[in-house]
Amino acid sequence: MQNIYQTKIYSFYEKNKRMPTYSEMMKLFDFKSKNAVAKIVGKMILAGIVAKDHLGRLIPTKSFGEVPFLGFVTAGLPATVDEELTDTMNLDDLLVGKKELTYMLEVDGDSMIDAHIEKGDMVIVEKTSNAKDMQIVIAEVDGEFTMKYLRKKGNKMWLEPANKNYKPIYPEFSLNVIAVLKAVIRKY
Amino acid sequence: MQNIYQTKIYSFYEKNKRMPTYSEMMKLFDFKSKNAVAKIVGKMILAGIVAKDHLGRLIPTKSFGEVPFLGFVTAGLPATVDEELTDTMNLDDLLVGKKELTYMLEVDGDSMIDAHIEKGDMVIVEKTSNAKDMQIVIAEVDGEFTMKYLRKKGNKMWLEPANKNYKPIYPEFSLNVIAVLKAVIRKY
DNA sequence: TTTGACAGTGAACGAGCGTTCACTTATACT
DNA sequence: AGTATAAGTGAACGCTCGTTCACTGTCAAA
Repeated sequence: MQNIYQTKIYSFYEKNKRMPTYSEMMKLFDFKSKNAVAKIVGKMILAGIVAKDHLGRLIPTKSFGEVPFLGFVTAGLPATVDEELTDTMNLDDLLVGKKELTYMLEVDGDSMIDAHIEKGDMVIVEKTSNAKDMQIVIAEVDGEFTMKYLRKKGNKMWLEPANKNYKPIYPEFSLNVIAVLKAVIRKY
Repeated sequence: MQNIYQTKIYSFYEKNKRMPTYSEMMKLFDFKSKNAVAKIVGKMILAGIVAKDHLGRLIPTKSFGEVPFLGFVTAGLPATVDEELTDTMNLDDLLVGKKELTYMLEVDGDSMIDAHIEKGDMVIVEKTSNAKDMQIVIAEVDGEFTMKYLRKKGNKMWLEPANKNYKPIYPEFSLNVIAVLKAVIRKY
């Protein structure tokens, strides 16, 4: 199985953030001729494991650096995942829209618990001052930052927590939307 | 500002999964000499925006392709993020431990709602047959797949939902742990 | 107006790239 | 044993790489 080659190339890419050259693969695979590498690479290209540039340089295919997506949890995990048939998802593409406006924050407090956002969760937010009614936003109210539901009615704007123990926040002086919530991440 | 060059290089990297060559940057930046590029790249290296290989090839620095991490939500977002001072997090590194054992599934049903895992959430799981008491697992009970809390007492094993409307599941014939939950992702 | 720094041009260079060809060694089938 | 197929070697080739040098134009400070 040439899968070991794929693994080695992948590790190299993870470490160096670029694909190896033929000479580097030669050392990586413990060959003494670049041609041996060329033949193996040729097969990997046919198998769709890697692809090539217009410069002849190796580039990762889509399924590289991604996580297999197996559908719904009730369907379970197949014994062996035949790589051809499964979808894959790139976490960056999945979670990051406009890269330069995207930030990550850690949630502190339980005011959004009824929206199933707990203390310790990571949130991915996108900087913007435009948000719709009922979107979860990071906002600055009278000088303080907080994450809440944004409420709009006419030209009135206020914030609502997702926790019955807290009350809505009506701004005294100012309410500025800083960012909108795009994703929540919880690690176990 | 040379930030526009950085943006163009970054876009190229996103699209091609490798850094551009000097000739490619020449076209990208609309120069007529590679030397013009070389001088700009030299400055970007000094600024720590990019780095170089032993081959002279460009490689992205750590802060490339990552999301700035700004601490807690109560601290808010600074007006301008000075890139030196903020941590960044790579989503892959953050969420994927053992790559070859990691899979993604979509949650269907509300049996884990009290653990704040909703229908439609994505879960990242790691294939293993070992799990501890109270870990959330994907398991196969009597031929069906499900996600629940794993309970262990002595040599007894059963599953518990995080929803009072459902009852614990005691296996009739078999209970096999397939994978353990590593992370939950919710998109908005 | 002179001067110095800076940004960009254009041509040249050696090095390493991916590719190719002829050849040798191993593996497997008859 | 004999033979075809695959796997690996080693040297050569042309091409593009990143680098370097001398040079031109531009702009601002003196």
